[in-house]
Amino acid sequence: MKKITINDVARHAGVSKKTISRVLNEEPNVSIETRKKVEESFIELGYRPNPQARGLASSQSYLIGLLYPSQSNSYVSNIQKGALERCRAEGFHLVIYPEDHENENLISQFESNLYSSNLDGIILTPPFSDMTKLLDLLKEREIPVVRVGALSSLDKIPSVISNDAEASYEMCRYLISIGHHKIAFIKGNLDHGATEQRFSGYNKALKEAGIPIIEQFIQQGNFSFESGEDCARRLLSLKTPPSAIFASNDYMAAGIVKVAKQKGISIPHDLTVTGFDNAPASRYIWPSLTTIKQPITEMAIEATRMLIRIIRKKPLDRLSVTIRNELIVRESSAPAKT
Amino acid sequence: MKKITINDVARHAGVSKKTISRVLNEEPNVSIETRKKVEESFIELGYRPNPQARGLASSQSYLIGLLYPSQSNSYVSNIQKGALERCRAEGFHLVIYPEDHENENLISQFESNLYSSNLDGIILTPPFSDMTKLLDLLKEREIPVVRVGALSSLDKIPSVISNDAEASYEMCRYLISIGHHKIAFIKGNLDHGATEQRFSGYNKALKEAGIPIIEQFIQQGNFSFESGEDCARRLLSLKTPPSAIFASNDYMAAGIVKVAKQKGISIPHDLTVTGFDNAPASRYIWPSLTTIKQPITEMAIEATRMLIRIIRKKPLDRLSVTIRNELIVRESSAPAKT
DNA sequence: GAAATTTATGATAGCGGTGTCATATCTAAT
DNA sequence: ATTAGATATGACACCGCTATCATAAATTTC
Repeated sequence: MKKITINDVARHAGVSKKTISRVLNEEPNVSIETRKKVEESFIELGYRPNPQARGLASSQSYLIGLLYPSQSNSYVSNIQKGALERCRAEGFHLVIYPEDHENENLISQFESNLYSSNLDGIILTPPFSDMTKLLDLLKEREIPVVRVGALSSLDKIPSVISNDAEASYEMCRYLISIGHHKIAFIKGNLDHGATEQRFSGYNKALKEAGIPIIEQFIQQGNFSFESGEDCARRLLSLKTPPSAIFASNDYMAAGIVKVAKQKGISIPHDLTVTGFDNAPASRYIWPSLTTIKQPITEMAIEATRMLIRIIRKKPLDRLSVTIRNELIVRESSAPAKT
Repeated sequence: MKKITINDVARHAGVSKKTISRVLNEEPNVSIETRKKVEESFIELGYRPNPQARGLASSQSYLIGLLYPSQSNSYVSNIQKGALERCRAEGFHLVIYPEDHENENLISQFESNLYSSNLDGIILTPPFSDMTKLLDLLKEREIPVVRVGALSSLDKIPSVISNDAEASYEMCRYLISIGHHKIAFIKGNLDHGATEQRFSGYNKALKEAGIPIIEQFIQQGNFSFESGEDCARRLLSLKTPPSAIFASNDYMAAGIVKVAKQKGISIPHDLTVTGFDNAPASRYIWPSLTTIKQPITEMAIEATRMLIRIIRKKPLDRLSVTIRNELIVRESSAPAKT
């Protein structure tokens, strides 16, 4: 099975290389009959254009990079799923770059990676979405970028976000609606954009309901299972413990569930625990967690769609797209005891 | 910042393009002084070779594909981690292909993907590692392949495996050693290679210990949380229920834990439950699971190392490499009640 | 119906490297 | 000293495609 090149097709269809190229790239100014003839030749010969050659001639690579934190989790796999779906549909390939976001040399290392791959565009996930140095680098290189889950909205850089503050607000409204007013909140890392937003929804909901915010009910975690355990120990040993604990991610919530059970506290009978993210573990623990499902895959699809439009130099409808979260009520929440 | 090409470097160093190319590719027959001079020019000019051009001229792409099942989990992210580590170190890029393994058109779809990307090589993960049609396709195309976690050992196709049967054996030995002899086993999907191996370890250990194998103690699951629940319900309603249940993955084990707790059965006091895989969820549930840690990342590193050797046409030390699993004892197992 | 556009097509020169082969220089062997 | 072989380097074609520009044919305009 020898390779079929554009010359073979040209000969077969009785036209010039350039016309083949025009059909390939959907350029205008090809008559309908010619186009048809060429497309038939494609099929008949089983022709596949060589991406290397196209890339060289057009200075494109048909490669899109995905930058994400290396201690990856279900968030990442959903992002990948969405990004790939679009890439595939549009004839691009996805190259993944898990990077340690605390790495001092990130920028320079990533820069050398950029060089060696000629990416057509890059998708940034948190916390990279908010790293200004990185954004500057990409701007300088004129590499198209789309940011996912970014905190700040930067001029001219397109982004896709979810409404975390609102979802957090909604979760608290739900808790209040089933009778809770002693609601604790566990924050995540402060350097993660979502932390602030999720907390703001909590604040808003409580204020609105006229519930005073008790300082001891606000605990600082770091998104890890262990930090959830620590916070739970502190919260559950208060003289007046909360009747509901809202952790800003599911892993911390799982830690709370564990500590509560160890203390013989029944969930949700004695204590309601809720999380955020709808991580796989939220289904696997018992009781399963009431949580917020982020439309991660959908966000990635949208981000990739936007990126490819930019690469193709087509206009974007909007510079920032928001995709809505969804409250999922499972077994870990119940009305407050009266 | 304009692009520096090989011609610029050639002029700067006062040698021909070809000599630059030689230095770039570490070819022999370049004098030490020349090499030094050229390397200095690289740095001074900030030269980066264009991968597209290299690819076109040498019919390489510096791209490695990773094929894995699309309902991805922690297994996949560990595989990615390992594969990437090696790719990066060797100047390759990783392109990911999550595919539905039950898709009828997998082969033809994947084939068209192959065409459009010119991969230098491919890493196959289960259950793709054992799909003969796929292997045939890749063989026909003469694309280097390494299989991870393959069941059958095929001639000439290199593979990296873990000793699942042994690990399963070891787990059972551990259970027996702490006094269990009513040990149930939950199988996974039959089409997944590991299923059989994990079961064989169970068989061997019990036989060796002179424990009769009770048919009802062998349950058929499908690696899902829900199937674990189902199997648990059946097992725990037997007249003489098992004192230990060994599920062949952690998700099923989590399902068992849930059902047991719902029935008021205390783990590990009344029932020991163990899993396989060391999935993240195995740490997040309570009690945390005794399980088998697979050296997944290490397997991927080794697989990628082998693949790159093949691509570079360097000889392989061994055609099949085995990396050992490890038993991790956590909270879900305890001595049998006497 | 002539001039001005628009549309369709091809010839040719790269894109930035590598492969092949020729040539020049150096070392080892006779 | 002479020759054979190894080592170092360069000239140039070529990888498979796209960009530019020229040209021919079809259409519109006045």
